[in-house]
Amino acid sequence: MLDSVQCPDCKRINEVLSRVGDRWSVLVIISLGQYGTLRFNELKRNLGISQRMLSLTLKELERDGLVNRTYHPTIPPKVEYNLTPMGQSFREPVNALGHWALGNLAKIDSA
Amino acid sequence: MLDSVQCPDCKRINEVLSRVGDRWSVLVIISLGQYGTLRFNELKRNLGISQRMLSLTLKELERDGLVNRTYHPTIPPKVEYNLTPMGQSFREPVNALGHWALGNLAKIDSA
DNA sequence: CTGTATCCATCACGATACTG
DNA sequence: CAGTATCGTGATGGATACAG
Repeated sequence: MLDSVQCPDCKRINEVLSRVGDRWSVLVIISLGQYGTLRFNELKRNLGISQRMLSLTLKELERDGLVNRTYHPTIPPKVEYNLTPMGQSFREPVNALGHWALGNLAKIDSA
Repeated sequence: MLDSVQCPDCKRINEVLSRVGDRWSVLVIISLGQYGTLRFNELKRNLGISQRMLSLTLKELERDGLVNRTYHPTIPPKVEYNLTPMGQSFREPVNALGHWALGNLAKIDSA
């Protein structure tokens, strides 16, 4: 039924949101944006996300070209994640949202 | 577990997303932003949303002070929705997202 | 026309256990 | 450490029917 959306702008937003619109994707991107490079368990601790969801989220973000995965075949293994250029560019609109949030969250709560 | 999020910026984004982060809320706001004022069934047709979800979404948006509801007690009844100033201001960051989407959706698909 | 109430299927997600 | 596999459950959301 998402294809039944008429408003053209809505369709576009819609497609993006269905890609990177879920909470965990956004949070992973923000976190990587702030810290640069993080390992699997660092992200896990940082976000309080379950192994399962983090694994799925990272896989999708990597597939979509937003996140870079580097595997070091040491013992124990070490895997590092960071943002691709496209992932970096995504921080812009997200920060815009964050800025709006900062200014309006209080008003929303009082309403 | 959302309170277990460490990264401070993440927490803020998180709160906002939990309010207006679902797909329908965003689409309703975009649609109202573009058309100005719409009636219940106009929104319904526009978005291909179910009655139930539209009703729930609008109620929440109204409660959060993003959308204005005007009831005309005619027969048959007529209810009009439009954005409050805060709702309007929300279009900014959303449009930023839309702009990013426009430029990167193709790249995401190819990746 | 503008909703609300109920039912039901699907699924997102966490918990847990296991592997290289 | 960095995952994958499996299971159980609560939430999500559509379909349908009904109401003011």
